[in-house]
Amino acid sequence: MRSDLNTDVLSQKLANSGLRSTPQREVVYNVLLQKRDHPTADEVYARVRTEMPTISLATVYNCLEALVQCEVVRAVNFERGPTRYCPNLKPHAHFHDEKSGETYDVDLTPSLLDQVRAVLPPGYDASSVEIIFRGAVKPSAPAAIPRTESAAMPIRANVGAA
Amino acid sequence: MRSDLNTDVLSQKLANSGLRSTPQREVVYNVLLQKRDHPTADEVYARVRTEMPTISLATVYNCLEALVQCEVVRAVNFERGPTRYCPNLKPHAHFHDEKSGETYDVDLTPSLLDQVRAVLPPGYDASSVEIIFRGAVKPSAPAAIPRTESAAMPIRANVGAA
DNA sequence: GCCAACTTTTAGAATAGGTCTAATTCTCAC
DNA sequence: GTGAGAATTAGACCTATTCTAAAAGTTGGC
Repeated sequence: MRSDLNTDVLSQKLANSGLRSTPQREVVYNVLLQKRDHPTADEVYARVRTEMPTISLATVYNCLEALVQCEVVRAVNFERGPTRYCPNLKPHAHFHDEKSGETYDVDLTPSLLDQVRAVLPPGYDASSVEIIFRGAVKPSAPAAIPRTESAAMPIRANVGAA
Repeated sequence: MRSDLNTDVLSQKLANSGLRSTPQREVVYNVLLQKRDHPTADEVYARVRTEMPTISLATVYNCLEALVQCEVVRAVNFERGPTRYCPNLKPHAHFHDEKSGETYDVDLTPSLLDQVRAVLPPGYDASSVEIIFRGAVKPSAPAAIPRTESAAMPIRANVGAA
């Protein structure tokens, strides 16, 4: 667990956006890194309280917004329902399993993103591309996409894409 | 205006899903066809009331759900906020202009959809692919994508994709 | 080290966008 | 025309936020 390293990178990223690093923001971020299952704000709140029982729900919303603003976390909205949060900054799509309701990340190559962007007519300039699959995962080979990574990953710079 | 033709196709589609055609459902559907700007349920409600002042908001929600269920309309959720409705059944992506807040349809070819699907690992079977662009439209050439079509279009069968 | 200005956290009230309920109305098959 | 099921309606209710105002923490200038 090198959460202090992540904490340093986090405070740097926050500072870049004119925001301060606070214990609450660090705990919220670490909770997102520890179980990368696209939790809702309520779920984050529940997990954070095991470490910091006095935090308020409003603060969890504030922290999540700060993390989105400084671009270490992405907010995702599949269908109607609560917003979900994702600390994976690599270009990736989301696969939504309609049976289990779970969501998996699917890595995307820059070349695919270029191909997708190529469908835009001239004059349309996309700063981001979001791709959502919906469907079913066959009982075989579901291990191809790990959805829980307890090891913290280095924060990457390639934020804007995907 | 050949809305009676659309009405026939609509009642057929509804029947296929075990639903009845009703005046309310027809008016809601025609409102979606008349201004294809991805309105919210509230906006649909406001438009429908000019033609049918006694309709209730709950009925508008019911009708929209029926139309989604029988696959003549798609429900779309960009970010958090109200669900928007889209009667365009051709495979298409959405381009969300971050300045104006408006959303434009972008046609997709089957081959691009195949390329996108190809990023999925074996065992992941997507029944639908949704693509959302966010960005800006340059003041030049915005006419490439019409966003309002008053002429009713024939309903197509290619529902599942995109 | 101390203070004014600013940022952040917090609890609780308020809001937006739906969803549910129960009563009425409608429609179709007989 | 009658009974069963489907659809509509008004209004209550619910969920996921967002807002508000007060308290607590942090920071640069002295």
